Amino acid sequence: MKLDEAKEKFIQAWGTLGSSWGISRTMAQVHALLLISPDALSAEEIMEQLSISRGNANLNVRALIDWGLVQKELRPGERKEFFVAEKDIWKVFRQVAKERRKRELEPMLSALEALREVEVAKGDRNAKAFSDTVEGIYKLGTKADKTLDTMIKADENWFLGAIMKLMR
Amino acid sequence: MKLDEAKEKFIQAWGTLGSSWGISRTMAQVHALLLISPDALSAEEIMEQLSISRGNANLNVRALIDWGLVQKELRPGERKEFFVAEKDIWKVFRQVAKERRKRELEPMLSALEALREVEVAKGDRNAKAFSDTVEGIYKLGTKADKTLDTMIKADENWFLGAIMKLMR
DNA sequence: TTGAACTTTCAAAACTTTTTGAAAATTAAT
DNA sequence: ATTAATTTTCAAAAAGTTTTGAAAGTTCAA
Repeated sequence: MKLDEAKEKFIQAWGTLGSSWGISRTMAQVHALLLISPDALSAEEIMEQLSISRGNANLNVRALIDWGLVQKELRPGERKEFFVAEKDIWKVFRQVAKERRKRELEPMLSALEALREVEVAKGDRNAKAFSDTVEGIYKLGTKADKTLDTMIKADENWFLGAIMKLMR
Repeated sequence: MKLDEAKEKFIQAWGTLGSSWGISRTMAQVHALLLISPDALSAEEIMEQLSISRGNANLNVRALIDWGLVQKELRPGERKEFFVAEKDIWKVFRQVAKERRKRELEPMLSALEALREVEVAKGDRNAKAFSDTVEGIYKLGTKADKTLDTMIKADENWFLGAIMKLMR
């Protein structure tokens, strides 16, 4: 397979994966493009390679920066901004875990805390089922939260080791 | 807090979480409703409680069945079908992991396999960066695949134990 | 300052996904 | 076989999301 064809396919695949994980297709494609670029790219280059508009490129690059997956690179004497992605895929994974934990898991846990305090008239089947479900999710969520915390803080080798253990 | 208010909030929260994970809001809400119902519900009851149309209820219930999260329940002498969700949240989690692995991870790995075979002219920076990225993702993906496989097959206690270890 | 080189914004357009509801299909009892 | 209860389908409508591109804003070198 030729490199250009392979690049194209990789960008498509990453975009598809992104959209089934609640990330916009284009954002994932910009990420893919930066992941396989040895050098930082300018807005122009991103627009051109993905055939997207300036506004769109700008929006998605900023979202990636916001997720901590991409950084601006300024070159002395150049007005233009260049963008470069974190290439270490384990770091990328950890960073995504960190952000999702903050954005989704923690708010969910706060919401559940409140719901645990619902008044339960004894003998009410509905209230019992409700409490049990909320409690179960809360417990699982709390465990996931602690696990992620440990994982995010750990350095790569620790994490690799833990995964190895998990795999028996 | 009153039970009805709490139910409402739970359904909303589950719907929101679902949509940031690529699951449609309504599908997650139907799931939430069934999770907190001690008894199986009919299509009518789902429509009514969530204020959605018959077609919509049918579509989403079937999607949940397809994901292995909900089952039909037939009552002798009743024409109507009733639906009941798996309540054990650990089982739910494992089932979702299983399905996503099949639907997303495996296809991604197949795609990457093909991309690993790209011809690399030596000394080509671009080709090098491409291969390194694909290789890195492929390795991580393979590890995740094995880990999920172990986890899915394991029984609840094994998994709890492993998570505990992970948490130090 | 000025103005050229760029980045950011945002309202409107395009596209995608979800929802509706009525018609068609299915089912089971009579 | 007929009917009435129920589920399923699907085309059209509504809602939601993403993209565009031109205008506004910013920055910096001269």
